[in-house]
Amino acid sequence: MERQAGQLAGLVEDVMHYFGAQGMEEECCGEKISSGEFRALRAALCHDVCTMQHIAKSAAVTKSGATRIIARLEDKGLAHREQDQQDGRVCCVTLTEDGQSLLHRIEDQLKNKMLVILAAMDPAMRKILIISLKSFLQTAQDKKIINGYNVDIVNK
Amino acid sequence: MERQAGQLAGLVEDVMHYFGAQGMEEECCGEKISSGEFRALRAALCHDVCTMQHIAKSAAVTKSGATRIIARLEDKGLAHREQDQQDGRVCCVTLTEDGQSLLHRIEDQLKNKMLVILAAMDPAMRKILIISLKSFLQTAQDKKIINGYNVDIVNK
DNA sequence: ACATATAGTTGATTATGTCAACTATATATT
DNA sequence: AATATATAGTTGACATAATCAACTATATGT
Repeated sequence: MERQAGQLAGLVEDVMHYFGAQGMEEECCGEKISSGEFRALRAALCHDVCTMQHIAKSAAVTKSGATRIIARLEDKGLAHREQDQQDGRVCCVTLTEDGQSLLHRIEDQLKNKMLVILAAMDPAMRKILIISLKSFLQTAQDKKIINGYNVDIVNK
Repeated sequence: MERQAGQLAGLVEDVMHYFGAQGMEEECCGEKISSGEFRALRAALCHDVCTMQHIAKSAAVTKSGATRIIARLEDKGLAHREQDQQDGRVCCVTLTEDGQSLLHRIEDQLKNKMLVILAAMDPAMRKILIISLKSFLQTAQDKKIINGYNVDIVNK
């Protein structure tokens, strides 16, 4: 299993390499948003009620970083911020129409990229790829929670 | 397959989320190098003869960005730059002892993280995860070359 | 020998994030 | 009810890392 871990680490690095630094960024760039902004958009769409804390965690920035990101998205007309009804301290982030359609456009690009790759793969391989990746991510998520990784993000 | 592509796109985004934005960066930080510098280190180790162009492409920055990155790595004593023998214009980047051991330390951290996750997975699932991921990346790489994606990076 | 292409560097600037101090709201304690 | 404390988010000053455009230096085609 030691060897498997080494292999997997390399594979994950490669995934980040192909679809992270080079892939994603280039896809996004046509749309003129940064990767932090992209992650924030994604977070705002995923979470039903999306606070600044959620943004900060999803984009892996401090809460002040989250403030800047959302401020930029608001300037670009992609997101919107309003005070929570229940708790006046928290601030709910929602996407505008433009924000939603932009996010979908970017995600479609990634999806199309996947489609090209999947089409060149064996059908059985496609199936186990998705099953095993799902299982992997599920386990990773569980482990993170178990390890108490999901601490609140504060200023250091 | 359309649906599979959508699922896969989401899964890949999640991988980048867990091991990219939040995971990797935090691992690196203890070692005080940026993610661009990390990618440059990796590129320098992978490529047998690593030019600034390779660095730029691997780190997804412009060539001037690559210059800055390598300058920083040289200052930190992690990399070394010298003129190519065959072509005086090109500049070969190599890692110092320190650079190599740092890169290995970081990669070990990722490996250990994988070990924790793998340990919690079913052995059969572990196996197909690695097999299918390998196949996926291999196909992705082939497709990129076919699509002529590996263009030279210039200043826009 | 001269024009053009390619590899890399540099000065000025921009983009994105951090830190620490702050405001505002909520919750607990007496 | 008054006060202390915790929590959510914002802001000013600053750091870092990247870009762009202009540059130097070497190589290649005619």
